[in-house]
Amino acid sequence: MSELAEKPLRADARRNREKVLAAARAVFAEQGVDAQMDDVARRADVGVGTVYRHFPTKDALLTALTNELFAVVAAHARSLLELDDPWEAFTRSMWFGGEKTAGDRAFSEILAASRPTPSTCPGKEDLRITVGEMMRRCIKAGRMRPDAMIEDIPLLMCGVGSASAMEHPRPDAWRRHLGIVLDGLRAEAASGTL
Amino acid sequence: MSELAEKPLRADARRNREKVLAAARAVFAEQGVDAQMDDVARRADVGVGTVYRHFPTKDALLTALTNELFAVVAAHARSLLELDDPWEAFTRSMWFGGEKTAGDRAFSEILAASRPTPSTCPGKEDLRITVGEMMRRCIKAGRMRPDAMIEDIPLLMCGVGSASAMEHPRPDAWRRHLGIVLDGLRAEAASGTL
Amino acid sequence: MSELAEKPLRADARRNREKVLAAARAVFAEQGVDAQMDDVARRADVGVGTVYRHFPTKDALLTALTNELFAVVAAHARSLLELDDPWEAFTRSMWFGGEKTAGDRAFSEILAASRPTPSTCPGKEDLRITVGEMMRRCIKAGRMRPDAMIEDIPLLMCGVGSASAMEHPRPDAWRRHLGIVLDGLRAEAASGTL
Amino acid sequence: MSELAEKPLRADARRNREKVLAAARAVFAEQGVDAQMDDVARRADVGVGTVYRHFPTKDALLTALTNELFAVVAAHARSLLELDDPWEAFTRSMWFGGEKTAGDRAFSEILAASRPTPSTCPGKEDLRITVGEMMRRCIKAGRMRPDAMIEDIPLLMCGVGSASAMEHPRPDAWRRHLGIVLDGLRAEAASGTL
DNA sequence: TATGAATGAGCATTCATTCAT
DNA sequence: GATGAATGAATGCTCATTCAT
Repeated sequence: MSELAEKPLRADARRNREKVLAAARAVFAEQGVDAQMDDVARRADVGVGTVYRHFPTKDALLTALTNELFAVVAAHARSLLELDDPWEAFTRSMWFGGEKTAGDRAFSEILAASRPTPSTCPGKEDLRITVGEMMRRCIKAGRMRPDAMIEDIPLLMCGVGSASAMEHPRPDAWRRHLGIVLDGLRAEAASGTL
Repeated sequence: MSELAEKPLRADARRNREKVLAAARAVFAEQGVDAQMDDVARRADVGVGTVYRHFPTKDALLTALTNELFAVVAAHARSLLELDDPWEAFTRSMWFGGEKTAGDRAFSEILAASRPTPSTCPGKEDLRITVGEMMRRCIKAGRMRPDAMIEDIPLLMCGVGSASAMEHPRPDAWRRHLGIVLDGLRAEAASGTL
Repeated sequence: MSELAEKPLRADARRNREKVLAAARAVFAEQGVDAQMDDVARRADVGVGTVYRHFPTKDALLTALTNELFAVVAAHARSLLELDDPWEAFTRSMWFGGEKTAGDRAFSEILAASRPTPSTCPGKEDLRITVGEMMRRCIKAGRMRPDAMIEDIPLLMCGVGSASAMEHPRPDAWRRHLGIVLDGLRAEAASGTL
Repeated sequence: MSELAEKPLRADARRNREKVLAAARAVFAEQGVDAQMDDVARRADVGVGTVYRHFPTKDALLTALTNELFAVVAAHARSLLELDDPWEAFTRSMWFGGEKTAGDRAFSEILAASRPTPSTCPGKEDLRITVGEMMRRCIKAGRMRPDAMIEDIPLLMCGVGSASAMEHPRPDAWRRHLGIVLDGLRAEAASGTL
């Protein structure tokens, strides 16, 4: 509930942490997970050592970034849970997620590869629960195909992530993709059982 | 039918080439494009030099693998072009493609990243043309939403590629994904214009 | 006098840079241009990474070494330009150059191979100009054969470079070589036109 | 006197040996000692295996080439030993050697590096003896500076070898070089003792 | 505490040499 | 004997991480 053992962190340290995070966000979004730590440091205008002071490994930094993104999307979704129309809540959550995901190369790569999926990601778990609830309501309301599962969502989002890396005549390729996918999830769309 | 100018290649060389390709297929499918050439060699039970004799660079090997996969899928699709039912042809092509794609990490990564897409890949171009034609027929026949584009397909397949890398309660997660996507492409599914 | 835009470089970094340069000088002088970067690092008692931090490629390191040598010789020659006796100036420049060149395998190899001669070497150009001027003065003063050209000098120095690599009863073989060559350049020596 | 234990070698084998030698001569002359055995084989239009059948190692092939060149020059020199004018004999030997050396990158590199000089090279020894005798006669006749030594000759020839690799306004740079050097060896040229 | 220089395991690629066909 | 495919040690270079200043 409160920042338990989280040491306060001096003002300048916190500022540096933010600079690093912002830089990392930009660099990894542009270049993908293979971007170098040195590039992050350069972008943040700090030494690599500072990056490592705040994030012990490249992986930790990437995880922080991922967590953050999930948390933002999860928070947004949670706020939509109050809407009366479950389908509206679900789709708006998805569109918001798409907006955040599109064009973030690193996030897309991580999303597409989430191998052992260290569920140590609170935001992801939160999002999973929230969107899962939305889907349940949608299905109950007959707005979503009953065989849809929360686990299908990450797969559906993969295309969104890759969209910006691809050649596509339309600049907002990901919106087309998400549109098709959402239509495929409607109750009326089901042509059979998955 | 006959490989025109392609020098015959000694029997043992061809065998080794196949061993290398098979090993590469397995290794890259499992570990993604970051797998090492040494691993490919080890898996093929040959020296690295042999791998390099057949494929001048890692990139060339990956390209060969990719081309091959596209070629197989394209050939299959082309044979389905004769079906009377265009939707049947289209969906069967997609299912076949999914079958070949699912679980191939490297292919998925390449698919998802196809940055400048060097159209130097004949199979890909072929597939693009063939499936494009199928889509045109589907739309004409009122079976597919008229706003669908061939460029949407790669995005839709991204999820298929990543499926096996993900945690999913169902082992055939990619089939669920493809099912949803195909339903979203039906003419009846369109809830608006993309 | 002051290195204009050259960032100051931390004290330890400069020290290491010098260690690397010194080690490289020694290693390449001994083993020629085929010496390994690892050997340079080992000799400098640093990691390879450090060598690469200061010199992005092996070629850059070799170039730095070569530039440096040319610069030293050029500077020396330039200071001799003030001498009244042009032949004295010329020969002393040559002897100094020989002193620096003799026994440096890598330098000799580079000297002997200077294929496309990227004149991107300021010291070399400087030396060329300075010695060229000396030769002009020598010829004008009737001390050097009038058909001598500055372009002949590198050829004449090739033997100096290789001398130490050769078996020769006299340890200072290169001095004998240079002595003969300089005598051949005297005005009185010309037995005909080149 | 006769080819002692040298097995006769089948006609086609001998022909192949010659093809290999000719190809090696061309390839190494052009590209230097770093040329690849595969290139030699390709140029000779045989498999690498054939190259290795005739010459067990790259080094052996290079040695054969070098021996051959030395032998040719030595034979020519020996024939000139009969001339009455020793200086004429000496200089003509040198010019002939220059002619053979100029433009042969590999030979030049070997000449310039002859590190441990495996005197296992009969032609070289022969040349050494022959030219040494010529020099002795020249000195006795007062035509050559008395402090010249046979060991000085290889050094003097280094420049000839490198000449063609260099940028020089005159295409026959090596002739200029040799001219200067020979003038430096004349008795009259000696400005002091080496 | 911040900095950025140093580290070195890791990896793609080359090429002399061997050996099965 | 000839062939050229196979071998694998060797080598230049990268980049996540550590640590002296």
